[in-house]
Amino acid sequence: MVAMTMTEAPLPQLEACCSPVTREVLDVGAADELARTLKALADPARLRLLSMIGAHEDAEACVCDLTDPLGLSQPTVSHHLKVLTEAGFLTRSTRGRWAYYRLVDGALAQVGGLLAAP
Amino acid sequence: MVAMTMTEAPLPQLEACCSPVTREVLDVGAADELARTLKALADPARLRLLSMIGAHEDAEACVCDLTDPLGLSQPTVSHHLKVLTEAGFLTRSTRGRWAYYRLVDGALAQVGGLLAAP
DNA sequence: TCGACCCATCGACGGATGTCAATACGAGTG
DNA sequence: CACTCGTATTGACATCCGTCGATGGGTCGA
Repeated sequence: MVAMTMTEAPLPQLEACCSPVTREVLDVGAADELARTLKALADPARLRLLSMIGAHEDAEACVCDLTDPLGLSQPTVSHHLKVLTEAGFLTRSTRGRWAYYRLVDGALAQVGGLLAAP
Repeated sequence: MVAMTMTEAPLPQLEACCSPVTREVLDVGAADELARTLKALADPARLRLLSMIGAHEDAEACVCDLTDPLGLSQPTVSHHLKVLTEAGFLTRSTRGRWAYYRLVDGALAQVGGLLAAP
């Protein structure tokens, strides 16, 4: 880990494919990684989860805050949060009986930057 | 709609959700539209197709140019091109026996901008 | 007109995915 | 220690999705 504290890529899997989609032909590996990341975003429930967490107090929320507004069962919400966490968009931390999820700074922006090529 | 000829949104379905994901909570309709658009991108074959078309001569390519480099059957390539076209990322035009696909200017950038919120 | 070529559609198949009820797990609380 | 509470995991189910072979529909050249 380097001493670059500020602007490190939050999604290290995508480091290999830092050239935007339309700059040069994506090789199979880069396309697969980017597709895997986009698949994590390509679900309305998960998009709303990211949005709700970002709009929450301190950009942090526990599962119980999200289940009712989302209108899905608690296991389903836990499943979606796990997918987003494994994709690098959320971090999970437990305090007491609660599990708090927080947005990873810059993760969404990194993916957006890969699509919005100059 | 104003007389802004240059920078019109290429994906009109996403106009309703022009506020980035993390600005305020996405309503169900906006989340569904954005998820549908992202689903079209969340496939390695389709990402490579976009990349290959963008890197091609005149940013335009026919199916026969894409089938072999992609390593998929012709019907599968046609299917992916249709998905991308219906999502607003490609346009299709036929000349003679060939069907030419072209990138829609700014479509990828618009989606990227929705994710990379300021 | 006939055949060759390019492409789209159809039908089918296997695998991935979103969802829930039931259950298990761990941390506070009495 | 039981008991409750918040969460994760499991198992099952229906549905969607990517892929291919076969087929159909235009278009050009011989």
